[in-house]
Amino acid sequence: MASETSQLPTKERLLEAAGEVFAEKGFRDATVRDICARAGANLAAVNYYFRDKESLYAAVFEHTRRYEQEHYPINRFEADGDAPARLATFIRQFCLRLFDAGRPNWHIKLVSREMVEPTGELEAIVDQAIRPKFEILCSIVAQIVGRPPTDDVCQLCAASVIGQCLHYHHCKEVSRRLCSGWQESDSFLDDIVRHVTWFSLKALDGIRDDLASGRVTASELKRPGGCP
Amino acid sequence: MASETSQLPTKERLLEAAGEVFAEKGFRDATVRDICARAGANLAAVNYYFRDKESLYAAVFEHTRRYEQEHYPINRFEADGDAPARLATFIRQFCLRLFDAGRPNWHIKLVSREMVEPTGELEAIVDQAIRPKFEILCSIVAQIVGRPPTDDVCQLCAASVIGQCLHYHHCKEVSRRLCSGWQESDSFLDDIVRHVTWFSLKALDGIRDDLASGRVTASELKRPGGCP
DNA sequence: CGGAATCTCAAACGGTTGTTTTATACAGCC
DNA sequence: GGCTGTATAAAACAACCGTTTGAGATTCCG
Repeated sequence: MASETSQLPTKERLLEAAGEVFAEKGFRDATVRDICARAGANLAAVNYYFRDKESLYAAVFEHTRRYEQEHYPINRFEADGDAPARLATFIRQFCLRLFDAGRPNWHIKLVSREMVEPTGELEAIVDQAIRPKFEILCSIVAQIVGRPPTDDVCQLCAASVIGQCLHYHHCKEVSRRLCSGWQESDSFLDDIVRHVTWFSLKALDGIRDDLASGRVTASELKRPGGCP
Repeated sequence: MASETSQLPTKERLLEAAGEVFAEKGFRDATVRDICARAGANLAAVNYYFRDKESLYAAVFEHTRRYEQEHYPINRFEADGDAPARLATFIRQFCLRLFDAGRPNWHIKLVSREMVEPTGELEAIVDQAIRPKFEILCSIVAQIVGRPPTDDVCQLCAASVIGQCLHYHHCKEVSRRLCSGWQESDSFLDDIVRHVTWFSLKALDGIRDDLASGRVTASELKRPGGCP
């Protein structure tokens, strides 16, 4: 399981083990004894290297942010080409990050937990990891629908794109029970990337046309809606 | 806080209090002492009426399922009219359930937790509450795109619709930090219902056209994708 | 070498938690 | 009244967890 972490110094072994356990069990269910055992360290190691369990938790998130910046730098989500191509690139990179097969992906699981029950860590995650990507996506959407990126329409559309991607992660266990055999497929990631791109692009095209043709006016956006 | 639950028998007061606390803190972080205190019951009451803490947890979910069937019966998600109207009704009912203002909405929060860290309860939830709705949605989607409801395309599209709705619940705390002032608005629910309906309908229309015009063949669906 | 700094270890300490126990109060019924 | 089954009360129990302690290794450097 712990591939070649056995050679790492104790402090880093603790971070790796803590990440796994916190992701699996959550902050409270995770025990210092379990973490130390998996790291092959003594029970007192956590309080020696990190002040206490809570500081270790914060250090794990700092660890995760460094990993994110190293392996998924923000410029990967930007791309050349027309807006549809940029959207496709964004969705692909976003899903690649979500289903990072490189390491046991406890990173995303940690963030998922923070979303359901936020501790103080969520603030930093939003600022450093989520907001930059969200603004890129908004600018891509803006390019397609022909509105400024700060427009409500663009932000709602961006949320629709992200919501689709995250769905396969947050509700993985539900999907597994609903549609048997999806995520076991080799082409699972390709399949959902292609679908989300397709679905979103068609939606944005249609919304742009509605806005351009005046079928939905700016005032209507705030109340009744031109949709059935 | 506890509106008029004070008059209820102890066993039901415990169920209400337990629902609140489990939703707020999660199974492990919730303490029997806290639950009994909120229910105005003695510490031993949980072990008297329910065997132990775990059985109480299961009883809370059974309680929730009854509430669901009483207040949001499955036929509310079905509707007459053409497919777009049926889609709009489905999305509205689904979001109404998600943001049920009737009672402190710890029901959905409980399910959210189960999705991130499933216990044995998730199975029953999927079977009794989620799958029936999912199949209704698949049939609506099928009607629009012109494929059988069991087709991968329909299931993926249904997931896209549900993913958008759930996004505003799972990532509420993230959205609050990203886009200030959204969910505080009175029209928040109406706004997202209208947007999700609009976004999804345009997407489904576009997908139907692509499929009908042969721009995307059935074989292409399984590999390269007709999307940029 | 020798001492200081760094790290590891086993054991123990408080505190909290779920659960059990024992006793008491109160209803319904013969 | 006396008995029985049900419900509530306070106290204690046993297990577990985070943290601390103090002593022993190990490393580094003069």
